Amino acid sequence: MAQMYNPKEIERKWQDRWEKSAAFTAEDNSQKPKQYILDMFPYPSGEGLHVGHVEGYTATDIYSRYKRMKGFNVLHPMGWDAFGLPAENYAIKTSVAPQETTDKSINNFRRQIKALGFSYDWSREVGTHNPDYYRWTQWLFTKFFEKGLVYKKKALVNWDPVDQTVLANEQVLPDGTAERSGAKVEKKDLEQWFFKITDYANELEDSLEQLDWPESTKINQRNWIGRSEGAELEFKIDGHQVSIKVFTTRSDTLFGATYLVLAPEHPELLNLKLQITNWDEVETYINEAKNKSDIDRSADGKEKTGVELKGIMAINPANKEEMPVWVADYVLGHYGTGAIMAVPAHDERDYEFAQRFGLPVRQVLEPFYTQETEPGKVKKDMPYDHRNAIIAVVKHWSEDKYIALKWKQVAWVTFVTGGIEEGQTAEEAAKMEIEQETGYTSAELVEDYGLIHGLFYHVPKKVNRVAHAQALLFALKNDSRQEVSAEELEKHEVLWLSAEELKRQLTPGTHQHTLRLMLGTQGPYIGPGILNNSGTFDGMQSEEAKQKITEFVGGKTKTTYRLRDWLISRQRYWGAPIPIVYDPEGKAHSIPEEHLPWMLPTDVEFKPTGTSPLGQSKELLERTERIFGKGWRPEIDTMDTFVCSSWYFLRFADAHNKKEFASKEELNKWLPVDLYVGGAEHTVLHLLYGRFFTKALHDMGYLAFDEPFLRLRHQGLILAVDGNKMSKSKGNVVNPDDIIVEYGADILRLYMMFMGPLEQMKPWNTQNIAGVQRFLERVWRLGTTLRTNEPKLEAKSSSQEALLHRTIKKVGDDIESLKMNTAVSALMILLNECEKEEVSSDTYKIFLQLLAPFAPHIVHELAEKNGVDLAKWPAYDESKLVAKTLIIGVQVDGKLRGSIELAVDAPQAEALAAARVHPAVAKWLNKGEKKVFYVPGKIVSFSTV
RNA sequence: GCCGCGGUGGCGGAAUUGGUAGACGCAAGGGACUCAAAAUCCCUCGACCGCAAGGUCAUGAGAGUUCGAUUCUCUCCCGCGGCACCA
Repeated sequence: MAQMYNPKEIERKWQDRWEKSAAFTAEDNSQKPKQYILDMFPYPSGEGLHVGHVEGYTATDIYSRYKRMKGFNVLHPMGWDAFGLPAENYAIKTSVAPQETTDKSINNFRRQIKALGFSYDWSREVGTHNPDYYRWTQWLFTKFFEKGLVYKKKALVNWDPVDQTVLANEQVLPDGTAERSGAKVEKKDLEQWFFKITDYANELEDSLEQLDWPESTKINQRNWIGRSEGAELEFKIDGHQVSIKVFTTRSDTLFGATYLVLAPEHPELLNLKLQITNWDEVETYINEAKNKSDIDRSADGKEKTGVELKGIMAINPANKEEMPVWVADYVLGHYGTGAIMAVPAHDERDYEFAQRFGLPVRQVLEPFYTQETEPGKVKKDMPYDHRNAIIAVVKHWSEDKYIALKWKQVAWVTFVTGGIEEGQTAEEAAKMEIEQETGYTSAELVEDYGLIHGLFYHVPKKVNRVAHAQALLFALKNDSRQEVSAEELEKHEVLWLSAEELKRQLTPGTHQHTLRLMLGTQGPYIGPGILNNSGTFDGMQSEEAKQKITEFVGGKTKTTYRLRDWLISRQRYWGAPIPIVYDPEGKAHSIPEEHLPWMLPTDVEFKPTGTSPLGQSKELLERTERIFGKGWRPEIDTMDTFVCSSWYFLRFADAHNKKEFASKEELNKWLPVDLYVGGAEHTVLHLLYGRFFTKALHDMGYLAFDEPFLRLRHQGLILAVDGNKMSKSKGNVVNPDDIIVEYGADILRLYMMFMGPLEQMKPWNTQNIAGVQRFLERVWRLGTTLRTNEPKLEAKSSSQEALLHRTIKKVGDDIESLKMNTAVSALMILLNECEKEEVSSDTYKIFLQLLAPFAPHIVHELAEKNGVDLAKWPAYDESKLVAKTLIIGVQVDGKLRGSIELAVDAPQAEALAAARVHPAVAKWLNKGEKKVFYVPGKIVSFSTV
């Protein structure tokens, strides 16, 4: 009599066994190839494990178990990102020490994770709050300090008034609130410790390319690093020794620079104090700016402000013209040189500012579009991909309809700007003007080029310049016009071609045209173009001009980054103490290795006072004086917890090393991480810092690699049943514990994988659990009754055999690419087939092997009962992947009309013959066949047109 | 505003060197078993027309390329994520 599937019992049994036998310990001495599979370690919050954790951890667990079966030596560790504010805030409320809260949470997390049967190597568990661990965090800090990668400076920093601490730029959201507390971030001028991550800006950008990471994550990092290549140009102040350096990416527009702008923080302002005749006004402005937050300075739709520095003038090095100098807070002090040259004609911000204060606008660029045409073809080397853009709408001359014209259909375009004479139609005016301008009659254009004319009808939005044009002549390359409804007319933009240019380009006998077109918009033109009003540089293209003009004025090319140094000081208690002491003169010294770990003192109150809690510790002060001498003071800030998590993946290689943060040998054996899975919220913070640490340690000679995570994937957010984010306040949180109690770990794991693609955001739906539950129950039933069946040995039909081999291949491939949802569905299909045809025990055994990584408990139990070897992943036979015959569709004119069964390799003649006699097909073929397509194993397609 | 990703049945989602759209599962309807229910098993299940055979439409909307488009190209709409005075 078969027993019922009892997940609770089975799961407890196998979890105990795995625990006792330390079944998943990575092998220290092994000939097998290694595989380091890592989850982002969790912050052990009091709320316990979230289903989002379960999703990611299940995926890596399946991957790890699969890799072990494939013969890899797998390192799959787990640890705790244990420092952080929630435990400290809890301490403030309840006076329970953070240490105690944290350990309790960790125990709960560990219990929950073990209840899911994940195959972690628990012997390598680490917690960042353990002195054994933070001792090495501190040690790394001192090494960075020695290398000059850590420094202290006074800076305007982000201050979180709720959490009472400073924050890194990365921890402030775009709306100016703190990521963690939600408080509005303030500016404070404080002396703080920084990591010099900017030293690595270039490398961090460059090596992104080689990583197998989600493209969006790479782009986020690129944006954050913000590499920008340009030039540094120097502007002399007329009659003084002083000169102002500006950074620009558009030195090609230098001749159009009509004024300079300095940031309010610009140091040169004070040096010019005596020359500036309206200093009072300027000073007031500077002080106002200082008190504004970044958000206020850049508030949406805010009008730009600024004050002219009266009494001084700068000289444009290109044309030696005088230009006024302004101070304005739209220029940022910390980026580039803190000063810009303003080119209002070709920069939106400068344009806006110039309009506001009546400053001159000088246009020095004409936009261009290069189009190389063969008859009917457009090459892909246009600066802008406007080939398919609808550029205008015309009323056709001879037919009464509106036509949308795409750029690729247009050989040239012009507008008639001269107006319409009395008694003249727009059409006639167009013809007249085009004849005057080009020397060709419209009839000749039609004759020579096979073109069609259209009458300009509509003045589209955004186009001011041609708003009063009366008509336009179109020349179409072909006749594939698209009719447009009157409403759609509103939407289109029109490109402008000057009449002279048209004339110049009209060279009969060639199909190469360079068309210079101008967007008929009012604002600045910010794209590349051809220079004018630029002295000897007229006619040159932007790219070339950038370099030439930079040389011409003696500037130098320069690369600038948006990335700023990483502020790591925190005025909080629950973190790793910064291992620095100050001598009586106030000079900072790193704490020598023999005094590490530099213990976090315990004699402190947790009430926030705005200064670091460590400052209250008598013990810390006494310790410092005892070790270093009278008058020495300890640093009382702690480190950002992101420092702790920037190297934990290294520690796992050698988690209990007492002499080093990890031995070189172990590091280079296990690292880099082969697969890293975690939430997308870490796209810049943790992942950038971890890369920075790795590169810095590589350069110091500790690591043989310089990228920590070769392959990265994010798990998608799990939404609540109601489609909202899960949150305690909404009461819609799903607790993994509850699901395990009700269904068991295997069902939860399988359900989470079956929900959908790993990286996608997916809503939780308890109802759907029934599907995987039934599946496992059927697996169980089949497994427990198997012995009572007479196994039918390999009496399988070709199609069933093909299914088995295809499933082996598919499940393996899907695990490799983390498409767990389709792997589960393939397993379901195989099981369905097994049940239908009365399973052979061999097929079922292979099925169990395939299911093992997904639902390890039930499979181990059934494998034990049925004598299945779970140490090996089954192999498939390439030659058996395809059934000998299969059913393919027959189309006539693209519509499916029937299907026929054919041998996979049936020759075309046979396939066509079979298709033609199919009655449903035959009746559509009476018009006669024009063309036939046969793709073996896929389709037969007839065309009658 | 810019960049990136996405939009497929009642629902979660399958399907890409372009080749039978809707795999697998949930829900729903019908049936078998049962005194009854649960569980289990079988059948139906994109929309419309039709007794049926069959046909028409259908992957956010519109167009294009193709014998053939969820897949490639373009325009537009909507959702999500990131960036947003970075010169």
